Amino acid sequence: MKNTLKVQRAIKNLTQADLAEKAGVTRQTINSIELGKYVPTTVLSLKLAKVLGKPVEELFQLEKGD
Amino acid sequence: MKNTLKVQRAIKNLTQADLAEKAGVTRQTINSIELGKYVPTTVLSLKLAKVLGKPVEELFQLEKGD
DNA sequence: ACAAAATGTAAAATATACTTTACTTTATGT
DNA sequence: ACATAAAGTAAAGTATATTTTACATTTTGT
Repeated sequence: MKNTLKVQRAIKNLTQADLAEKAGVTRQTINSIELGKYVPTTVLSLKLAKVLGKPVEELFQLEKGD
Repeated sequence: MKNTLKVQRAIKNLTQADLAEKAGVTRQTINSIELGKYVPTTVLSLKLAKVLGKPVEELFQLEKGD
């Protein structure tokens, strides 16, 4: 799964730590998701969508292997 | 987290088994998610959104405790 | 009422999300 | 160049998603 978190953070001028705090998770969790190390739960992606003001589909996109 | 899977299935006239097959998971997984027993990964909610033709936000909604 | 389909439930096993702590590397501002 | 902030990495531990198998209950059609 691809993600656009880095871009969305840049648009809102948020660091990983900022986003983590707003979403209620640790900085490492945001870092790992952003780097594609693992897939967030739907609760977390909904929270990220809320914080970043974009639909889940704009933050995360399925790839061939998914 | 709330979900509208049962309604969306009804709209598309799909059984839990049908939806499971189309999303590439087991029937129990769909059943458990539908009953709120657990939260799907974002990959799965994106797949369900795709199959059901609705955005993730329309299938799943955050609640107070989330 | 009966048969069949659909849904609910459960336990054990496996995979993976997330936290915590802590350290390293890279970017940014002055 | 230097200091500081930001981002990357990693290992151990905990929580939870998902599968498999199997059975019980409920719903639906005739």
